[in-house]
Amino acid sequence: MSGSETVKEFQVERDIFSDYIQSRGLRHTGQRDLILQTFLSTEEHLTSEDLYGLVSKIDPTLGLTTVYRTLKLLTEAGLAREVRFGDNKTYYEHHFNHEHHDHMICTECGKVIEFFSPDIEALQDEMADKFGFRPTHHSLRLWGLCSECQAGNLISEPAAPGAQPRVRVRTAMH
Amino acid sequence: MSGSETVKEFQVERDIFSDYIQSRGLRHTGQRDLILQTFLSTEEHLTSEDLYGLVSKIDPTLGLTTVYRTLKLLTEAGLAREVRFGDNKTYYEHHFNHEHHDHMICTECGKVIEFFSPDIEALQDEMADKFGFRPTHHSLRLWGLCSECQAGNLISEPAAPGAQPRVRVRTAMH
DNA sequence: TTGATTGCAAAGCATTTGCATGCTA
DNA sequence: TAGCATGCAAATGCTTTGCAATCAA
Repeated sequence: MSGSETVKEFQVERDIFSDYIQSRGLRHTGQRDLILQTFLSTEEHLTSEDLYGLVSKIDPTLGLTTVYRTLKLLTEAGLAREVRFGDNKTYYEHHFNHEHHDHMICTECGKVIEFFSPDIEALQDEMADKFGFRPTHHSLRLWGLCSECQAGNLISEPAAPGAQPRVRVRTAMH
Repeated sequence: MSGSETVKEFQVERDIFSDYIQSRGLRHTGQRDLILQTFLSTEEHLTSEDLYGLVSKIDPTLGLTTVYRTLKLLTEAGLAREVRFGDNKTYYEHHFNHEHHDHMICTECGKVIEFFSPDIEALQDEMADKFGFRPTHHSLRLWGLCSECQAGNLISEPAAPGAQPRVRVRTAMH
């Protein structure tokens, strides 16, 4: 939007990260900046390994360990959220300024559909209330077949787990 | 109930396992029997390691690997269900003749509350429908503080993860 | 200067696999 | 007897940790 060549994108997120770093007495580094930028530049669900693949193209000296540590940091800062889809890997998605949502995971092609239902949320709170339970966060996941895979079900053979790219389907929510 | 000394308990489950074994061309073994019996004799959420600890007391020669393999088998046979509570371990719970339910996990004491809401289930199906998604199974977990830990929150120090026994709270459902 | 950060290698941890031996059908 | 099951050890895959060198404040 601005004509400046300076990277101005994700300024809000960068400020949040900056504040978090200062509040904890930590330090700004080029690696952390690059990892944050790269993380914010994609809308995919990424593992540390995935993100490492991306940042490596820009800075090949950056280590996988640093990505692990920084994604943890981003999560603590409220910028990222950990998600698991059942393949024993930790994925990260944007958290700041992203509405809470749940996931449907296609067990055939690996596609992930994000959805949100205020009614379900309300009922969850209601249930928690019944048990005097005060929820801090939750996770709802549905596994099954997406519409495409239901259609092609008789023809296609099952994909090897992880062989397909994990597609993030953005949807009109609510 | 019967006066016989013979183990007659869990006969239905044993038959199911037996049928499953035969249908797949597998074999009955003392190890599998013992593991099934022991699994059914407790109402806890158990890891393979946990169950290994229990069966070892009866048959110290039985290997951890066999427990892993047998719990997988029981899951395929529909007698067990895998659950995860966020500590990167796979827990198993009874599945046959146990109604589907979801979990609230206390992040302070590790207590697990089982609950079921037909309304939530219905809304989930409704959401899935909207996306042409055909769900096969799902998982809903709420993390937070149970009523006891809310009360004692100011006094008690956080328990070391895994230090507390994982309590299974049975509740009136619906 | 001081202590946080990094990257590498090694360790951890839950789980799986290879393989020789044992046992069920 | 054939081949499934077992148990051990080793391998795996993801993630964390120890540590010496580096770098931000």
